[in-house]
Amino acid sequence: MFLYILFIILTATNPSPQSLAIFSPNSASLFFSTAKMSHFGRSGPPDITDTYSLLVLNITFRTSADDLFPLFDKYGKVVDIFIPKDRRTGDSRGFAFVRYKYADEAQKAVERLDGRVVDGREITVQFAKYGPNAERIHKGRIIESFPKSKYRSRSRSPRRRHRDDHHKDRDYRRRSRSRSYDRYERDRYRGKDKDYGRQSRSRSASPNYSKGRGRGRYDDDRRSSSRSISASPARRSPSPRKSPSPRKASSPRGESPDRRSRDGRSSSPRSVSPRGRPADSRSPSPRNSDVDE
DNA sequence: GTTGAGCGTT
Repeated sequence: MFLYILFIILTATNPSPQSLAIFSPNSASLFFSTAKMSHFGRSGPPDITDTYSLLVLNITFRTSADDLFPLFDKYGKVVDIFIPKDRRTGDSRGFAFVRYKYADEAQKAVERLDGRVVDGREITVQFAKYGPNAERIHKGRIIESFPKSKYRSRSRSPRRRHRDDHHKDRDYRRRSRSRSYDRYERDRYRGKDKDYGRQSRSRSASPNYSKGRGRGRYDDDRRSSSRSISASPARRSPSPRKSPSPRKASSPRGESPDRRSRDGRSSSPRSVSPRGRPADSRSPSPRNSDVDE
């Protein structure tokens, strides 16, 4: 018995490669994991030193790194392939990063694969302009790897400066992101609360709103949420009066669960009645009308 | 099941 325990301890303390291999028949994933290939396992960014990153745009949302690996590997030594995925949905965002070991190979890949049709869509291959930490990189090469503490302040300054410098790009980027997220969220909303989402969407009587949304996603969401919650009951009160049967028989009681569902995911139920007048939310609409108009 | 400007992960 003791011998058995001792054996277990010894085995645990001295794991041999063979045992590892035995325990993990899938050596491919193990190798990739050991090689810190962020393209399969989530080992994070491997060694980004002396690597040339290529940005692959316009790829299909279904194209995975496995599909790109052979294509890019043909033109050089691919160190890593990474496809950013959506935080919530986990779907591809439509672009990938391919890191080569040598610049000439990367250049050749850019020349050869740029404009190539992959999965029925013309991809765009070009050198990455920003590093993993939004740092400026030259020809896809990371100029400064993560420096030490003393160079740290220096690295941060230019990074933020760059981001702020590209205010237009930043806005575009944020807008793009927000649009993507909004798109997904919208789909989600529509998928879950079909009628509700449509109705909420139908209140698009504020075209300027879509314009002014470029400021920020969070603010927009927050405003939208709070506004929806405080506006929904107030708005929907007069709505039925004007149009007695807009949603026909969607589900009279369905609005309760829907609303609660939204509250549960967006804000607390107390937000619904900040003034403490949830039932008689008909009169309190000075802010609402102000917002709408 | 859909969409399409852009720059990244434990």
